[in-house]
Amino acid sequence: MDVKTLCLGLLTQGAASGYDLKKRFETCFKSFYSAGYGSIYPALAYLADTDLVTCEEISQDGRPDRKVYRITDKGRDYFTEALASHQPAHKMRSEFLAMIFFAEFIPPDRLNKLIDERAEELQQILKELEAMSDTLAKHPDSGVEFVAGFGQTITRAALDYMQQYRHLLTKETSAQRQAS
Amino acid sequence: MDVKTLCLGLLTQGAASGYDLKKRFETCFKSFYSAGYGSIYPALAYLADTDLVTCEEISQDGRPDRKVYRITDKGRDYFTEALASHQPAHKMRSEFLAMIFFAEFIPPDRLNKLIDERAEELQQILKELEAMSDTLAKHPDSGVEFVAGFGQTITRAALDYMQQYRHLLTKETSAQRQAS
DNA sequence: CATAAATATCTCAAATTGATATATAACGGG
DNA sequence: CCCGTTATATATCAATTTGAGATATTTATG
Repeated sequence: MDVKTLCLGLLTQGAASGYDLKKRFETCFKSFYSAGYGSIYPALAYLADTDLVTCEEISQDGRPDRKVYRITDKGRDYFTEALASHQPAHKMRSEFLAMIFFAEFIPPDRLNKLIDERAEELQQILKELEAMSDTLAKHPDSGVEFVAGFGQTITRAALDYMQQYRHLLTKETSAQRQAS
Repeated sequence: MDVKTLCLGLLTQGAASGYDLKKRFETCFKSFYSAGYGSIYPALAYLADTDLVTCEEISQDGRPDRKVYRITDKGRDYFTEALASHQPAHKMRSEFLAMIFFAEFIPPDRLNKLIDERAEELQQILKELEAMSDTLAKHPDSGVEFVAGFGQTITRAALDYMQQYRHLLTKETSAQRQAS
């Protein structure tokens, strides 16, 4: 499931420009899949090349042309087939956890700041996921519902854990006591 | 926190070859940060170039030379400084959740298989994290402890959620009933 | 009235992935 | 004893992705 395929997937929800698609990534996939313009625009160019989407250029005065992409029947087939056959990978890169792993090299103040900042990020994500669940009352969709609930559960678990166990990190070690 | 910096970090735990380092990534950072040879070997070459590590080539009969890397004082300083100043990013790419998001395009059998397989992966990760916690009894380290506990908490939350709410996905929708 | 944010596309160097190539030893099953 | 698999060990490379920046205008906001 590369950015190409997911652009196709998001286009099943309706025609969109690259700019729009970026926003859909941010609202729908926030918390578990990110994509920047650097991958979205080349993806759309490729999809148009291979007739999985069509591109309608709408000229606007002043700004660059707005290019609206629409999924084709071939594209829909391709997407369904991708969902049916692709083996999903799970990749994560948490620099936060990587740094905390080396907590013994980090002064307590800095550790507290790192945790507080990460907690704030998670609170933000939680808020957005809750907003997503609210929207669903009007447009029910089991997949979206499951994913939004999943995100909320995980995020709450992360927040709880951090608050409950942060003291583990800032308790002075014998090494740190000697240094001070 | 790129692979370069984390190689340096792992080398604070003792000298290692690229091959060893890969295994350390897999045991220590499993579940939250992965790195392949394709990034580790270039990283080590760069670190050696900039005197953050030294490289000792140990010739072995038959196999290629084993190159053992050791962190230098300069490297240790660089790493501590990186931990002190770097803003940690959190990136995740869950193709699993991305696919589930589009559950309405996926037949129930396939959905069940996807969930079962993901659950198995999570069980496996959980087992490894628990093994990590056990090891800690002998070599206590607050950072490692926190991270291992964090992973366990999140993983259990994910597994629980999946089992509790998977029925949301495989309940037939009106669209699917019509198709059959 | 200035200035920040939103709209909109695109490029590019750098980092990373994932697969592959190379070569040997060790281990277990048939 | 042979065969396949796993472990040891390094390295390269195309494809993908990131993250930042270039460009240019309109629309809010203070």
